[in-house]
Amino acid sequence: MEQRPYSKRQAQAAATQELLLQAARDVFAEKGYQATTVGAITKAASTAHGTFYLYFRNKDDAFAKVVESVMFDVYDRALSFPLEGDLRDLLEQALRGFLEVFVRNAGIWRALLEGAFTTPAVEETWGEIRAGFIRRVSALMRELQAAGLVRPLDTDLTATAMGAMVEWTATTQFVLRRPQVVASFDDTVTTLADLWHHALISGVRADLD
Amino acid sequence: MEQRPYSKRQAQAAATQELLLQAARDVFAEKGYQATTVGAITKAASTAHGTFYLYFRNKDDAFAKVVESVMFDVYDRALSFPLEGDLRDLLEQALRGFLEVFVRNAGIWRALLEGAFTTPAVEETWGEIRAGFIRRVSALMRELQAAGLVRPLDTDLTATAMGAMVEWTATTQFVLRRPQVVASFDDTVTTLADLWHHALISGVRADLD
Amino acid sequence: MEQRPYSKRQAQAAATQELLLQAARDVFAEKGYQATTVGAITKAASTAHGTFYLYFRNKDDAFAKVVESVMFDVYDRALSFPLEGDLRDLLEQALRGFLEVFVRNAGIWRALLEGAFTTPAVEETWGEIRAGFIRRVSALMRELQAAGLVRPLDTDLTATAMGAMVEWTATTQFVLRRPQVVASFDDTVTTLADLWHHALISGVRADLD
Amino acid sequence: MEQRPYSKRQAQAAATQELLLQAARDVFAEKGYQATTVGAITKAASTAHGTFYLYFRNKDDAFAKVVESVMFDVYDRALSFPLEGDLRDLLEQALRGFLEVFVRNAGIWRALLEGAFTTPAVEETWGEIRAGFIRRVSALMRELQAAGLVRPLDTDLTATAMGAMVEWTATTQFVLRRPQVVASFDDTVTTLADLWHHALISGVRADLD
DNA sequence: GATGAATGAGTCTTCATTCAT
DNA sequence: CATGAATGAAGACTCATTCAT
Repeated sequence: MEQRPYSKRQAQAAATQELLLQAARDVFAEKGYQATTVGAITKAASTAHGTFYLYFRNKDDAFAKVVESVMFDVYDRALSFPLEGDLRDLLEQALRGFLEVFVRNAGIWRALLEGAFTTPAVEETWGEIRAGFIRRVSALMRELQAAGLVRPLDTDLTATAMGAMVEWTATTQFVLRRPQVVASFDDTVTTLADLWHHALISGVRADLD
Repeated sequence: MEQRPYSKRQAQAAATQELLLQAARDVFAEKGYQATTVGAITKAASTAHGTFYLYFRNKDDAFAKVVESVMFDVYDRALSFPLEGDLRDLLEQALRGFLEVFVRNAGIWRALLEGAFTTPAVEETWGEIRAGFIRRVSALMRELQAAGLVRPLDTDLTATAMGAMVEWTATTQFVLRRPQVVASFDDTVTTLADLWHHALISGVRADLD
Repeated sequence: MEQRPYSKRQAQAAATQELLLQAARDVFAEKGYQATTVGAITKAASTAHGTFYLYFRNKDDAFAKVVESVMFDVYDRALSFPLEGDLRDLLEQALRGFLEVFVRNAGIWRALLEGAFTTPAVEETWGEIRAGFIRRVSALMRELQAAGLVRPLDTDLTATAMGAMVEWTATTQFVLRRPQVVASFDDTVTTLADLWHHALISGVRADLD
Repeated sequence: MEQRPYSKRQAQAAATQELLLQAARDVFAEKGYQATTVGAITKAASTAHGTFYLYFRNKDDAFAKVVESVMFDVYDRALSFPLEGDLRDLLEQALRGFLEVFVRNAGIWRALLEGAFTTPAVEETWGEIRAGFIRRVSALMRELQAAGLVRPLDTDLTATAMGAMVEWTATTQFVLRRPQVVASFDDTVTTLADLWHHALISGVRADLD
C-alpha cells in the first residue's frame, strides 16, 4: 500500500501479493469461508504454500483483506451516481447500481455471512464500512429533509432499515440457493425503489403511484 | 413388536435426546457453528461422547434440528397475534413480537448465518420455513389490499422486502457485535412500524404522521 | 450342544442361538471379518443388540464358532466318499466333493483368510481341523502305499502339499475377485485329479495318460 | 519450473518417504494389517503423524505400496535362476529360492492374507503380480513341452495348481502359528520338488525315483 | 431370557503454520 | 523473495461391550 516499487524485487512482491489476493477472492467466493484452505489459494495462485504467509498473517487476515476490498466495491459504488434529475429515477438508479455490484459479488457475500462471525476482524471491518455507508445515506436523507423532500424521520434508523431491506432482499433473492420468491432483477429494483419512495418521501399521496 | 409408548426406557431415551438438543442449542448459540464441537455438546449434556450419535447422525444433523426448532419460534410466533384493532397498532405489536423472539434467539441466528452455507440441509430448511412465512405475510397483504387498506403492490416481493428489512435491521442492530447505529429496541420497533405503514398503506397522506 | 431342551425357555434359547449363528455366518460371508459388526449380526437375526452377548463372548467368539462349523463341512465331507472302484475315479470324486463344498462356502473362506490372524482362537481352531484332515489323508496314503499303489513318499508332507494345492487353487480360482486363469470348475477338477495321480501313483508311466 | 532432480530438499523428501515405507513394512509385518495404526508407523519412523499423509493417501495406500514391493520380491526372484543343468536340480533350486524369499517375508504375507480383502486395490495388485508369475511359469512349461520334457497338460491350470501347492504349503508350514506337520525347510523343498517332478515330467517311469 | 440405551476408548484425517534451504 | 517439507493439534465418528430394566 505504501511502498513504491523502487526495485524489481518490490515490484515482483507486489505482483505476487496481488496474485494471491485475487486467488483468495476467487477461492473464497467459490468455496465459502470455512471450506477454503490456504493450500487451495496458493494452488490457484501457482505459488508455494509458504509464500502465502509472506503476505498474510493467516487465513483470516487474507479473508479480511478480500472482504475489505469487496465491501468497498459494494457500498461505495452504490453512492457514486450524479445527484440530479428526478428523485424517483435517482433512487432506482442507485438501487440498480448497488444490486448489480452486489450480485456480481454474491460469492464473497456468502462467504462473508459465513465467516464474519468466526473472524472478529472481519466483523469489525464489515461493520465499519457498513456504518460509513449508513452515515452517508443518513446524511443524504437529512439534506433532502432540509429541502422538504423527505418526511421527518430518524434518519439514522431509517437509513439502517432501508439499507437492510435492500441488502437482505438481495441476499434472499440472489444469494441463497433457494430463493423464496421468484422475481426478476428488474422487478426487484422497481419494487424496492417504490418502497423507498413511499416510505420516505413527503408530500406524496401514497396511493397516487 | 412395537413397544408401549411410555415404557420407562423410552421416557429415559426421550429425556436424553431432549437434553442433548438443549445442550446443542446452548453451545451453538454461544460458540457459533464451526467452533462448536460434538465434545462440547456432550459435555454440556453430561453424556458420553458416543451418546450424541444415538440421536444425531452428525454435527450438521444436530445443527439442522436446533435451527429448525428455533426458526419455528422466530417466524411462527411472529404471526400469532389477534387480527383486530388499529392497523398501525397491530403492525407495531407484530413487529415487537417478532423482534423479541429474534433477540432472544440472537445466538442461534448468528450461528445460522455462519453455518447455513456449510450445511445444505440447513440452508434448505431455513429457506422453506422462511418461504412459508413470506407466503403468509403476502396473503395477509392481499387481504388488506382487497379491503382497500394496502396499495396495489406485488405482494410477494413486498413481503420479501419488508420482511428483509425487519430481519436484517434486527441483525445489524442486535446481533452484530458492533451495532452501526445506536438505537433502543423501542425506537427500532417504532421506526420499522412507521416505515411499513408508509410504504404500504393506501389513502394515507404520507406526510401526515 | 449338550443341554436337552427340558423347558420352553431352553428351547427358545437354543433357537435364538441358532438364529444368531446363522445370521453371523451370513454376515461374515457377505462382508468379511473386519467389516462385520455385532450390530449387523443382531439386525440380521432380528435380535436385540445385547442378546448377542448372551450366546457369544464377543465378536471373535462368534467368528470362531462360525468358522468351526464351516470348516467341518469343508474338510469332513471331502473325505466321506465310498472307498471303492477305480482309484482315479475316486480321486476325482473326492476332489469334486471338496471343491463343491469349498465353493459353496467361499464367502466364509474369504472371511477366514482375513480374520484368522486377528483371532488367535480361529487360527488355532482352523489349524486343528486342518491338521486332522491332513492326518487322515496321510493315513489313507500310507494304506495305499502298503498296497503298492502309491509311491514311497513322506506321506505327511505329501498330504500337506497336495491338500495345499487343492485349497489354494480353489482360492485363487473361485474366491479371489480377480481369477488369474480362466478355467471351468470341471477342468479344474480334472487337472487337479491328474496332477494328484501322477504325483503319487506308482507304476504309472507318466506319459501314458 | 521443474527442479533439478537432486536438490537437497528432494533428497530429504525421498529419504523420508523411504523411511516411512520401511517403517510401514516393519509394522505391518509385525502387527498385521488391521492392528497396524498410522500412529505406529510414524512412531517407528520417528516422523510427525501428519508427515505420513504427505506420502500416502491413507493407511490402505501405504499397505498397497508395501505389498507391491514385497510381492515383486517374492514372485520375481523366484524365476531368476540360470536355466541350465539337470531339470530336477533346477526345480529344487527354484523352489528353494522362492521359499527362502517367502519365509523371509512371512510377516507381510500374513498381513496380505489378512488385508487383501479389506483393500480392493491390494487384492487387485496382488492378483496382477501373481498372474504375471503364473503366466511365466506356464510359458516355461510350454517350452519344456515342446522339448518333450513335460507331459501334455493344460499349462495354465497346471502352473496355477503347482504354484498354489508351493505357496500354500509354505503358508501352512511357515506362516501359520500352528504348523500342522513338522518338517524341515529342506525336506519341504525336496518333497515339493519331487511332486512337481512326478506330476509334470514325461517319459519318466514315475516309480523309478 | 431379552432388551436397547449408554459408554468411551481408539483412529483416521485435515490443515494452519513454521522454518530450513 | 520464494519454496515446500515437516509439524502436531484438533475433532469427527465407530463400535465392541456393559448393565439397568
